Amino acid sequence: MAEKQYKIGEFSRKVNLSSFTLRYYEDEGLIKPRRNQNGQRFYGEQDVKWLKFLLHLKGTGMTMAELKQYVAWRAQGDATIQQRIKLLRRVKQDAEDQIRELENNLAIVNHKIDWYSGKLDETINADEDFEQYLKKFE
Amino acid sequence: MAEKQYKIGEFSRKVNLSSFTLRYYEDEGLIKPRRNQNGQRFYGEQDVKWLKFLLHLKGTGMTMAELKQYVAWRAQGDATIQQRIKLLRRVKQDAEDQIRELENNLAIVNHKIDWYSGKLDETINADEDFEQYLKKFE
DNA sequence: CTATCCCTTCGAGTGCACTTTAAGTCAAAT
DNA sequence: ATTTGACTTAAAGTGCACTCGAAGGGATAG
Repeated sequence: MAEKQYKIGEFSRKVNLSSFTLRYYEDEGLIKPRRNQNGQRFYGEQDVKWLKFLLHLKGTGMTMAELKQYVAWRAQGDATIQQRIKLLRRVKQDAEDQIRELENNLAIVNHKIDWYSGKLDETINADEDFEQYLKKFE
Repeated sequence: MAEKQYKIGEFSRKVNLSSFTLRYYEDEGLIKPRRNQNGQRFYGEQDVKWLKFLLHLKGTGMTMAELKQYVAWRAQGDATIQQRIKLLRRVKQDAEDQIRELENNLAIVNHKIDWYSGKLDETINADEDFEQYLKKFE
């Protein structure tokens, strides 16, 4: 039993990207679906996995240019593994920084919500401003 | 002793935004510096705090439109606190989702780095693909 | 005095990652 | 048979958040 093949429409629903975007990614060299005798694209399970991996990379903030670089290195074989590791380490660092910053920003938002809540139920003095309130947590 | 006042150039260095951006934010209604008798903008410590708070909100992913809405509500006084809380809760939720997604993506990147490293030092079988490798962590 | 900064309006330009259109042909599903 | 979906190329459009430029004039620091 051969593996499931998807045409672009079905595949686009599966990976939650428009057909436009899939063709765009293909133009950019990120994916290479097979074609049938009529030139229609067919995607298999490998393409699903590969695309999902790309989307994970993308989701860390990697740009198109970096993804293309990564793909180019991959196509060159094992000789470029060091470069790929180096790029991924940068991506890792970057993602960690983003997480830290988000957590930082989130903490402020949480304090602000608490402060507003306190104002509403009057457990916070009407005169105490957010700055003063924040000092309690330093 | 009066508090320190900044002209736009000094302020822009302090908050790490260009003068262009500061004027743009002002046009959008996000900040309202005082002016001296010649029309030059002066920013004080309050402006530093307010802008930093805005940047925290911004850093969670809030758009300009949302920031403007928030500022508009703030200008309307305490009657809009409920709306502001509601917006901030959405922002909070959003930031939490972003963090989770980043962590998720990061985990994949980390596995990939480990897998490449394993390939390089030959602790991973040359034939074992990333998919198989990942299964070990399920 | 002179270099540097700041002011205004406002429209145009930038960068990124899509997103859509056009025009015409061909394939596949019901 | 008919609707729906797929194919091509090349170019233009979108949305967001800036970012910059022109033109002309006033302010301030060294």
